[in-house]
Amino acid sequence: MVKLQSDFYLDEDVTKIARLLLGKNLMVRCGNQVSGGTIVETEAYSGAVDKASHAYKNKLTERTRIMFETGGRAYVYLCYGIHHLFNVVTNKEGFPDAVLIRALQPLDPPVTSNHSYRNKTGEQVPLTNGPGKLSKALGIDLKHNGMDLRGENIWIEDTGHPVSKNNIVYSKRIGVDYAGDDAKLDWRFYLKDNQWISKK
DNA sequence: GGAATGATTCTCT
DNA sequence: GAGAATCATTCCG
Repeated sequence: MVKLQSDFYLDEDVTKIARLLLGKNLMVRCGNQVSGGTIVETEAYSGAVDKASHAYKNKLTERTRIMFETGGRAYVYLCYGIHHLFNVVTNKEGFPDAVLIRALQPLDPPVTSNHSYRNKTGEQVPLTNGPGKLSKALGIDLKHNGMDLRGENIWIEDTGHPVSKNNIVYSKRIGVDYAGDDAKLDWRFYLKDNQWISKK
């Protein structure tokens, strides 16, 4: 496995990176334990032109500052006072783009037992099929905000198995209906027929 | 300092 | 399908 290098994150087309992240592995170290999964669902947010983005119109605040930095870092924030949402910062310094990771597929064999479990009927129940849930499963919280994705605590690695274009589904983003016309953009990407995506 | 709010999820109907 | 939980961040005064 090879960690993704900085060139990957610097592309100016955030939707392209959102598509390329599908099939890659997101890994998090918690103490001596490493957990993670394969990315199967993402959403793109482009600050300068996207009403749904926290950095819309290049709005620079204490929180969004991390999005303006050079691609390749983690942007984590608390939503609804309950859920931590994990994003990958992309593009060059000064361009506030990010990709929200919405769902992971547990590794096989699983590296930890936190990502899914089998209920009494033997059915596999995922704990990583949603942006809030996967952060909880991996132990991601505000302390990861701003971390370099090539470090030892959190990183993304190439599995060597690129996803073919035919297996990527495009759709409207979720939970951003307030963003007017930008809510209609097909900036959500997920793997076709994958059972681990968040919904719909 | 204080009020408003959301890139969600769970529970109950 | 509707409503609650719950708090860091933002905006206003």
